[in-house]
Amino acid sequence: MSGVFKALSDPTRREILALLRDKDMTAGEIAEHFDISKPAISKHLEILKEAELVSAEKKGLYRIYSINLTVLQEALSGFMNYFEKENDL
Amino acid sequence: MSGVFKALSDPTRREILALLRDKDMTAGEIAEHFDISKPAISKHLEILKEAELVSAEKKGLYRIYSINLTVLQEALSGFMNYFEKENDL
DNA sequence: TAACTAATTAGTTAAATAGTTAAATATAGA
DNA sequence: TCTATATTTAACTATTTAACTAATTAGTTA
Repeated sequence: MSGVFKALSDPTRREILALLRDKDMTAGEIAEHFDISKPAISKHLEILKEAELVSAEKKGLYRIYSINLTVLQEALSGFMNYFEKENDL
Repeated sequence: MSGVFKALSDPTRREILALLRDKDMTAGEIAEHFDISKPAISKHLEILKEAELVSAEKKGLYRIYSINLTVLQEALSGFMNYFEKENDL
């Protein structure tokens, strides 16, 4: 949970998730969308992976990244539910 | 939006929000729930205020903090909606 | 006004973060 | 096997963050 919010706190990482929403992409394809170095993107991807917001599949020379929509949605909706007015009052 | 996720990325700040979910509190009351200094709490409150997740009302010697549930819910549900499978596909 | 209290601001420090370049790893293909 | 390519890891740097203590601000009350 903490990992999810930490991961989402960076705009580059949120943008990576937005890219992956549309289609799975290799690390290189993702990096092309940004002005920062590939190693920097690689690190962002690792943080997203640790938060389980994305998964990576090795395919030959490439790593194909995909978003874990379920994890994202359940983490955020779980947190939000706690703040619904109806809860435990 | 960026401010909201930044604000939510710190566990102390999320816990402050959880406290304020139950009732409005003064800065001092909030601080009592934590093992860190009052100035540290004050700074966390400022960050939450900048993100508009809480508001403060001056009441005599005290500042009474309250959570802005609407801002929290709309920020998170707005973000989540973007990732709903049904969207723009 | 003086003394007291609640909270914030200022200044410092240590740790974490996000970026860089260079080197290492792993796979593909000639 | 050699070379090229995709990606990650390592080492380093600059910036930001979260904490602390001390000082300040603002309001209350004797």
